[in-house]
Amino acid sequence: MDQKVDTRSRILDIAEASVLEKGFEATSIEEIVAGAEISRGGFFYHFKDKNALARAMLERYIDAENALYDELFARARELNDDPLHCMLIGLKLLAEMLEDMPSGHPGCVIASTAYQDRLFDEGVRDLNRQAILGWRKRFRGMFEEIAEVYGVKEPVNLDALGDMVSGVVEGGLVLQRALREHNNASEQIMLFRTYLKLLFVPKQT
Amino acid sequence: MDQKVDTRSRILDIAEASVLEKGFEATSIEEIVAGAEISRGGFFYHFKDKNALARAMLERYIDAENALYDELFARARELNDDPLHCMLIGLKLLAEMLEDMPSGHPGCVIASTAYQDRLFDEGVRDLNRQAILGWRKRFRGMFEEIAEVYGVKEPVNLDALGDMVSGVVEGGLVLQRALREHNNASEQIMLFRTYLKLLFVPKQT
DNA sequence: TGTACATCAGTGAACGCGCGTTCACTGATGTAC
DNA sequence: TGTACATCAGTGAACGCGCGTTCACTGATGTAC
Repeated sequence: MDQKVDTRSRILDIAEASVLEKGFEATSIEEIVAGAEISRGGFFYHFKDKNALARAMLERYIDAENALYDELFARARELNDDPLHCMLIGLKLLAEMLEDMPSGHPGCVIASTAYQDRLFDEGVRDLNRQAILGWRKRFRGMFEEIAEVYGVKEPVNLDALGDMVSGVVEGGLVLQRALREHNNASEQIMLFRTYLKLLFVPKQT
Repeated sequence: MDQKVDTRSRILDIAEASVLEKGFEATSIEEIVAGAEISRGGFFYHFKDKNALARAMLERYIDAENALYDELFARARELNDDPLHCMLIGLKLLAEMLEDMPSGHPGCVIASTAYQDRLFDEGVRDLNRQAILGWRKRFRGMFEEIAEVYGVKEPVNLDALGDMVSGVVEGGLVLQRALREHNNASEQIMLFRTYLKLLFVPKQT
């Protein structure tokens, strides 16, 4: 049982790293089993085919990302009860986490999948969609809380603003990969944070 | 001569569309030549190997994107001489252009390449890097002009702000692809525009 | 405590298919004299 | 105006290699009686 979990997540680790560097099609089962030190047959014991690998990889990534956001913003809420400050602290924690990764964040499995989606079945594509919709809902909810306490200096669509959190992260990771730099994503998050500080102003009652 | 140019760009058109949907590795020469109605040998008359196709595709994409930005912001400058308003108009034109694409912008070749960069040689990767650095320089220059005339409400790094234009576009396109919606990129650009309106304020002398 | 059987987590050889690439050839157009 | 040769823009058959997948088998561990 312990070995099973171990092998399975070793496969997923290796696959994820390779997919982010070369794409899904170019990630061969041969190289995965070589890295995980199992035989070809061993791979197919854990995943019925390559598409099942893609789905498992995405599911794991989305779960991890959601758990991270949960944790980050729960800590932020502990530090400050005001919804705007909670948001700002959470974003700062996210930026710091990205910056502290020794060789930079390797990129987002969702973006990679989105740019190769014809390779996958409808289920995988929907997983991707639901993940982004989930983040929209999460951040939209937080912005609604903020808007109850603060005024808005310019009218904005809160769904779009919620998407902007994901968009800024995704965009930052693309820049980071293309530029071969390490801190673009955290820098972009910090700029977005400044945006929020300018956008939301104390309500005058 | 005319036929040559025609076949070559037909190949590039088909390759680009396929790369954005499936990635570079999954784009086969077989399907390209079927689409372009030539034989396998005909492909290799135009490109010495598949890497040469990748490079030509990227070069063409970057040139087109630069030409588009040139044109958009030249028109914006015609409409308003003030550097901030020129920026705001240019971004609006960009957002409108993205929105007017009948089936949505298909995505960015640079992002796709960035997420598969181990497939390419150093030259291709550098092309990608230089393109983004070029946009950083372009937009940073525009923001410097703005900062000469306007004050800045919160301190920001102008390089990072320049990158944010590319980042917001890239991020918006990832959202758009993952969500299978059409207007996320233009929406994100409009939000960024609001950011700039809040950030730059008339200087009090 | 011993025996029989089932399940788990693989091994490793074999398969056929599709891929990128090469190459000898071709017919149309362009150029030199 | 006619002839010889060169270049352009391909054709289409052939190549070998690596890919995803299947399958018969195996040895270790778990469960029932």
